[in-house]
Amino acid sequence: MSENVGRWLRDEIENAILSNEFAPGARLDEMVLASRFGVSRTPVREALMQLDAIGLIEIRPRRGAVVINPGPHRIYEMFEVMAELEGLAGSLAARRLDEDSRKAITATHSRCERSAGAGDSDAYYYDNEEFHKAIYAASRSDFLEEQCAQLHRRLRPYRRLQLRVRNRLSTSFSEHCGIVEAIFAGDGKEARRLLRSHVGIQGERFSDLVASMAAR
Amino acid sequence: MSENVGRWLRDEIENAILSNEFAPGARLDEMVLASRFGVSRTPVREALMQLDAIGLIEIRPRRGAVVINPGPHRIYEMFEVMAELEGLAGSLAARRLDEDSRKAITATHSRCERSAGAGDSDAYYYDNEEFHKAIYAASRSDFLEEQCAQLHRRLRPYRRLQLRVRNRLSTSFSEHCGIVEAIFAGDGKEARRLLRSHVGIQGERFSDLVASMAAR
DNA sequence: AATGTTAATCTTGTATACACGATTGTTGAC
DNA sequence: GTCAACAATCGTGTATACAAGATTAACATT
Repeated sequence: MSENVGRWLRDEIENAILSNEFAPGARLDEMVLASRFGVSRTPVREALMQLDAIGLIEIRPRRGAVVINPGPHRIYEMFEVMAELEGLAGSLAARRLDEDSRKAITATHSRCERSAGAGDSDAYYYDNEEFHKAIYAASRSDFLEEQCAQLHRRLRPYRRLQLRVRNRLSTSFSEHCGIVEAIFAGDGKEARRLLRSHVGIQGERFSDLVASMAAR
Repeated sequence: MSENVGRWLRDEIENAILSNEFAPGARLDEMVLASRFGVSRTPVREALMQLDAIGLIEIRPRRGAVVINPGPHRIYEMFEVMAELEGLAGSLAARRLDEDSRKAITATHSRCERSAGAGDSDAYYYDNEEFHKAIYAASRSDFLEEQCAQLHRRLRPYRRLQLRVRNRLSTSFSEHCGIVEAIFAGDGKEARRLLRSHVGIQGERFSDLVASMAAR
């Protein structure tokens, strides 16, 4: 448990939202949450305020908080921005790569290889996250790293859906290979280009997303 | 005044920070703020929580809130990300431009021309903001527009400093001309390239920034 | 039967009270 | 005179109480 209850609650509720326990559109009743976590309404309200500021929920004055329901189009927009930021991270990483970052990327990349080879989509989901985080860190831009991590977190549920699509695992991993190659070669332009197309949802991948969202 | 005191306070305190009334590093005492605005500590705390989530202040548990002091390097990183996002907005605007957006861009562009011609740096500061916002809107990506607006807001104080640099007004405006031309011509690549270099702080502009920061 | 109005209830918004950790100032020892 | 330990004070963290708007349900009217 974190230092103060408010932040702990923020993380707790955020995870519940991202893991779809609190589904989009669901109403978040302050008293229900308070009794569920065994605290008073005060820290619950503080947590909700923060989640509102992040953009995960919406607090309508005097009418309570609801989990935001993005809709396919907005999710597409979010991936579009994510692709851009990751592209920048990749291009900076290629330019600034040092020994530590190189090792970190290599390590997570091999873990992805293993889980992709085993066809273990849950393991790959986790390893993939670490791989991307390693690239953010390699950019050596703290602010960019934070922005990427935050958006990545917010897109987590949809990424998970995407991975369930047939053949996506091996496709994803082979794209990783190219990205690693470009970064290690110091080719910023190519790293940017590959990451942009790896992260973005172009063409059929958008309809895949819509389909998997509808499937729930 | 907004619907509830908490949000009103958030905006109020945010403005006070962005206008440098609460300088970086300043301590934000809950009781002082409460009595200043004539409310209790509760909505003050809620406002502070939100500002913390946005990244404008830092709340250290049990030790109060302070205004974040970014430092030149981090500001550079923020402009780097801003440049990337604006580049994306520009390239989308070029692809998707419609009549309304075209009009809006033209209108703000002429206002910039007037204030730049008059050498009125305060007026230009405001018109320039509207010009960039018009481009965000023209991107037709709500999420991108929000992200850009938020980061733009956060970088406001530094942008203002930059404009005070000698000749920056006319340089900035002539860059705008190129950007408008590229967007109206539907040349996304060029719009992206020009916006990136317009917004980013490359080379000597970084030392200008550092110098103007030190001057305060 | 449908709709508009009003009263009861429920939930959020704000204030206040209390608890506890952090900070600061004072006193005493070396 | 300097430093350490302890006490007092101050400010934050959480709970509870009270106020007020929103929702809902019942009732009357058309």
